[in-house]
Amino acid sequence: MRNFEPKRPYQKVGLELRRMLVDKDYKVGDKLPAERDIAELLGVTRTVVREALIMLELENLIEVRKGSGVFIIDLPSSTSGSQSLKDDVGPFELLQARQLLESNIAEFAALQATPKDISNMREALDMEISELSQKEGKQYGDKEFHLCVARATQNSVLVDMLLESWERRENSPMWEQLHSRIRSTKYQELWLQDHSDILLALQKKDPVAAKRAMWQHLENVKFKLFELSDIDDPSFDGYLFKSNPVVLSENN
Amino acid sequence: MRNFEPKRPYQKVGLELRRMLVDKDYKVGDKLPAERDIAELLGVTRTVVREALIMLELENLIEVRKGSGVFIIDLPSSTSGSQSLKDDVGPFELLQARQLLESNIAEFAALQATPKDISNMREALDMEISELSQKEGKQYGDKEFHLCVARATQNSVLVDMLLESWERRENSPMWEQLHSRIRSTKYQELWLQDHSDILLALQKKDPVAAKRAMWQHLENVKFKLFELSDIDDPSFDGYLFKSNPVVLSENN
DNA sequence: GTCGCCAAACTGGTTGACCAATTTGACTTA
DNA sequence: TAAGTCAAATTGGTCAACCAGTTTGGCGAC
Repeated sequence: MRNFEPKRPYQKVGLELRRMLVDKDYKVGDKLPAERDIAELLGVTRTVVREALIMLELENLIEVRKGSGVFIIDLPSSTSGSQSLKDDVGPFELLQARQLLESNIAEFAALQATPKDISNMREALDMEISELSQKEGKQYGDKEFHLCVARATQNSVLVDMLLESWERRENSPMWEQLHSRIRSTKYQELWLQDHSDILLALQKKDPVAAKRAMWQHLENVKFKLFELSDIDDPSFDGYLFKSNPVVLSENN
Repeated sequence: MRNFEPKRPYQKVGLELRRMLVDKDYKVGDKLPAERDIAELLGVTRTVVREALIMLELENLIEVRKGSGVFIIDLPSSTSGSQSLKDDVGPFELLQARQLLESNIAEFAALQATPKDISNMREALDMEISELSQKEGKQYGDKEFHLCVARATQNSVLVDMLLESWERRENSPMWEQLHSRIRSTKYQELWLQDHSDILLALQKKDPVAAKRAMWQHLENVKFKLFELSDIDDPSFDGYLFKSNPVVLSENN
């Protein structure tokens, strides 16, 4: 499920413990070694083990009973709830879907947005601006802005659909590889302008302009990504690029 | 999300913190108070706060940076990534989202559909027809038809989005309650006609007609469901019904 | 021999002091 | 005035000792 790089120590230990559950042939109902013993076994302190156990507990793998011990209530492989990673999909296929969904979300949002929604978007934009200067660290403003637009439809299903597409993007090695070349501030500024246009249209409650602005924004993203692509790569899916701009741009 | 009884202390604190994120009007990017301050504020020890923060971190709500502080990267209301089962949502909110998504899928599909896609749709339609006679048993034709349309876009992300919305429908008690009154053959025939119209438009590769037909189909579903609704039920979400038909029907 | 009791051992939970990374701000210097 | 420096303050991370339930096992009463 989470493909994160284990950054904090408890995450590394948690992953190791999860692996241990299957490797060591544990069964449901078995008792794990005491926290102190696990700590000694893995050569870490007990605190870290406790935190890692919380991680497993939140995945419903174990149950912790004070005074008794830690018991297994489920096994990692069988728990389908946690492991739901979709297959990787080409960046352009993903962008195509987003273009279809988000441009219409923007159109709808133009009619539904409350003043509070608008101010939320403005805050997201401000976050993007402040992120322009700090070249290091993750960028949250972009995602937040798109989410704000979706939330402005007042429809939680649409928000979830957008979230799901974003999750795919964050879990996509292909996308990461492609987007790593685009960290340049220049593009971020371009997209900031796009976002600003979208916000303006939403503010004016102009659905046609909002739809077009969102469409154009994702069109620009596609184009920049396309420019940076290695077309000779056999796994490149840019052929999808040609097929889609026609149908939805008729409101232009 | 998890409806567990908070048993261990960190779970109580975690829930309290999550509630605090929305109540105190925190925004994405904001910094939470220091662990020590939260501990004093809630009258618990710092250890418990740290464990509760791990809980929020595993929900992708916060990011913990050593030496800097704890930062919000997402808000509780929207984070649906981790838990598998979504909250129930009103039938009309769901239909609204489907209307936005599927009408545009139909439009796009009109340009992308292959002959094989068209014949798949025809088979789904045949399945619906044969299901008309057998009043018992589950109906698969309806879902299959909508899926065929989505597949005709040749975009797997769009198919997955549709699948997700369908999954919500199948897991929704509210929808089940409402739809149970509609099993009558009469409505199934009406929708069969709708589907037939959609197929015709796709066959003619007429995106505008396809979009309108799909829109109208879901409009009809909404209307029938609305007719059968108990408007006096306080949990009824039909108010959403009024707000949406305007924006996307301009292609009519 | 069986049952009941209770203390010791074992388990997770808590605490406060300390460590390490980061930020802050006053001071120096050009 | 501006930029650089560095020490102190702030923040999350670690640790070992201690607290509080639970289990275990031996001892004695019957």
